[in-house]
Amino acid sequence: MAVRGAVQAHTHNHRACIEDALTTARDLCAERGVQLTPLREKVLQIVWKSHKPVGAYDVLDELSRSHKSARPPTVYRALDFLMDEGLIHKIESLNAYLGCVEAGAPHSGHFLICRKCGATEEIVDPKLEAALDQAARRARFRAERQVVEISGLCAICAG
Amino acid sequence: MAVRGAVQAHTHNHRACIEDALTTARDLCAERGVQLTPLREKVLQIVWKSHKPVGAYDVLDELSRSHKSARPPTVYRALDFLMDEGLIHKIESLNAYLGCVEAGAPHSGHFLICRKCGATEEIVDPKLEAALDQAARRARFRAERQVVEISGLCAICAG
DNA sequence: CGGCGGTTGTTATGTTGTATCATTGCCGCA
DNA sequence: TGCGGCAATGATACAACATAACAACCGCCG
Repeated sequence: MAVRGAVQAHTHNHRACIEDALTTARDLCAERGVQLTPLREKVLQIVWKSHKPVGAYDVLDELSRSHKSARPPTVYRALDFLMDEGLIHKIESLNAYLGCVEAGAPHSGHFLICRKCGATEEIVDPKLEAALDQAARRARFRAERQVVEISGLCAICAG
Repeated sequence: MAVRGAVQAHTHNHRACIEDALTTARDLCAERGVQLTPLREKVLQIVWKSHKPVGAYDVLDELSRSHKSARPPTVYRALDFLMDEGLIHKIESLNAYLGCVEAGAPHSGHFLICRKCGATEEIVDPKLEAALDQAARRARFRAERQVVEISGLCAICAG
């Protein structure tokens, strides 16, 4: 299952969901020869605690429980590492971070963000990818990164 | 001409470009019965000084020359007004603001942002709109706002 | 040992954005 | 003419998000 989001977030076994993410992360980092240290893993776990984007200072608050010396740079360095490895995404319109459901496949994420419940779904849509690529190509623009964040109401909150 | 962007920004008559934007803004505000005060107009003019997104504190610096009492809330209130009226957009990935080339037609902007020269083009692409709408509809998501920001190299900077 | 690279600790500061209350200016209206 | 209300602006303080810069630690390898 590639996509987990608003609907599933209300019903699925989230403990297993986090475990999957951590296992995938450990495997990927091992393959790549980069260090998923306990600190970084803890930050990844915190980001994955829900399917809602979480702010860096919320991560810091949570991290501080187990890690008294944590400071803003501690968190931002871990977040930067996790983004470099494609394990999390930054949601620009919220200044917040979200676990990536497609870790391992380098990509810009595309998101549906519910403004009411906060649940955020990462969508993978080849037609959308194609439309974005084509829009850039038409302007002879060499695209490197896409920020696509659609806000509104999720299926549940819209009733 | 609806779209002005990276390529045009290097060659066009920008003075006329700003004048167009200000005239359009004055007309729209008059129609709507809202006040484009001198302060708000000045902020709009500052945002339009280039086709690059400009930060709120850069606006503040510039505004301060003519308006010594300007403070952050002064600027943010003007920017909020201009966004409410659809005269500027916020570029979320840069925390910066850009004049809207389609003022009057309510819309979320879609942008191509050159990471080298900073020139940012607002694109209007029905196919992209459709792909975004369809992606949301497929998830039964009620979209209200779209943030679409493609970063990379513009035609000129890519050579 | 000794130096190197990568990670984390530590302090301070920079950047972006809001909350809150006071003041001003205009307009309708008694 | 004075008063009350509303929109805009002034002014102070602070909250939220992010980074700079340097020190300390640690495993590894020559």
